[in-house]
Amino acid sequence: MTKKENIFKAALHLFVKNGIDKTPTAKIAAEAGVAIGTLFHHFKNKEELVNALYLEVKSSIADSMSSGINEIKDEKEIFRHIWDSFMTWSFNNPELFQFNTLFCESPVITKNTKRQLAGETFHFLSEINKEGKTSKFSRDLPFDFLEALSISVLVRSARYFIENPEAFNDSLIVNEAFEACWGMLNKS
Amino acid sequence: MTKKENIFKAALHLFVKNGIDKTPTAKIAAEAGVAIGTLFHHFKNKEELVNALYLEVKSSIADSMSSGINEIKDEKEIFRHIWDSFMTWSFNNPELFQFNTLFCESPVITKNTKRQLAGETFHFLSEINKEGKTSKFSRDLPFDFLEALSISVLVRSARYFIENPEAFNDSLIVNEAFEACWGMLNKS
DNA sequence: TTATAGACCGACTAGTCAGTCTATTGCATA
DNA sequence: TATGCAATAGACTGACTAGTCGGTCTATAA
Repeated sequence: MTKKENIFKAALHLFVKNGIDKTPTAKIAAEAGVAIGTLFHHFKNKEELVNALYLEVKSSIADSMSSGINEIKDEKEIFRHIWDSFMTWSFNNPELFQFNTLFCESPVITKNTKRQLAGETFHFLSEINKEGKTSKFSRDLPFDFLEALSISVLVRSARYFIENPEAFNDSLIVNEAFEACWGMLNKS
Repeated sequence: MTKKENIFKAALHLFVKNGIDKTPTAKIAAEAGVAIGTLFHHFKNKEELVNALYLEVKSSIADSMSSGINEIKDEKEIFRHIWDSFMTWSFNNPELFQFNTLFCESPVITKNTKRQLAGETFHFLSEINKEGKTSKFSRDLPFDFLEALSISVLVRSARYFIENPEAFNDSLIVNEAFEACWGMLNKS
C-alpha cells in the first residue's frame, strides 16, 4: 500500500470517528505513518483531501450499483436491484457509507465536487423513473419528493443493517424492508 | 429581548449557517451585540451553549407534539396527529429543525443531554406502538427498525416542505405524503 | 447615601492547527 | 558518474480561538 493510500485510509477513519474539523492533519499523518510534509505533498490542502475522499465514495458506490442494471426490464426489479446493491455496498463499506452520510452536506465539499454524489449516486432513480415530470411510482407526489424519500429510506435501512448485521442475514427482514420502501412509493 | 436570548438566537443562526465548529464564540457575541465576556458569563463554555440550544429544541418540539394527543384513540389518527404536529412545528421553526437534524448526532451534545431528544421527541411512537416487543404497525419488521424508518421519513418530509413551502399549502400533497409514510409501515 | 450583587466589558493568554520551508533520500535517465 | 525530479521528513510560522481576568456599571436593598 502506497503512502498516499495510507493517508487516505487514515483520513477516512479519523474523519468518521471524530469529524473532519476535529481531526488535525498532524494526526492523519501520524496514523498513516507519514510526515506532515508528505501529506501536503500529495494533497494541496486539507480540503482537497476531503474532496478526494468524497470522490472515492462516489466512484465506489457507482461501480457497485451500475453493474448489470441495464439487463433488467421490470420496474420493481430495477428498484430492487438498486436496493440490493446499495445495501450490500453499505454493509461491506461501512466507513465509506458513514463518510457519505455524515459529510455529504458539509460545506467543505466543494460545489464542484458536490454536484456529483448524492444526486448522481441515485441518478439511476431519476433516469429510470422520470418521464417528463411524471414518476413511474404510483404514489401521487412530486418526483423530487419521492426521490428524496426513497434516498432517505435507503440510507436509513443501510444504517440499520450495519448496526444490526444479523438482520442483514435474515432474508425475510431484507425483503420486508424492501417491500416497506416500495409500499411507500406505490399505492396498493 | 434579554442579552442571553440574543446570544441564544445568534448562536442558533450561526451554527445552522456555518456549523458549530466553524462558528467562533467571538462571532456569536458580535452578532448578539454583546461582549465575549458576557457570553461566558451566561454559559460556562461553548459546549454548554450548544447543549442549552439542544434542550430548547427538545422542549419546543415536545410542547407542540404532546397537546391533545391523549384524546385520540384510532391508531392511524394518532400517527396522523404526530405527523401533522411535527410538520407544522418544523415548518414554523426551520432553524430549530435544522439545528436538530444537523447536530443531534454531534459529539458536542453530552450523553446526558443526548438521552433526551431524538429518542424522546418521538417517544410517543414507542409508547403508542410497543406492546412488549410487538409493533402495532402491520409491516413485519423489528420495531426499532420501523421506528427508525418513520423518523427518517418524518424528518425528510419536513425538510421537503421547508424547501418547498407551496407543497405544504397543498393538502393533497400533505395527505399523500402521510399515506406514503403509512404505506411504508403497514401492509395493504 | 452607601453597600452588595451580578450583568457586562474587552484586552489578553495559552494553546492549536493548517500549511511552509529547507534539507535529505532514492531513483531514473543521460 | 552526473543530473534532476519525485518523495519524504519534521521543525517552524502565523493566524486564529476558547476561555480568563480585572475591573466597570447599574439596580435594588439597607
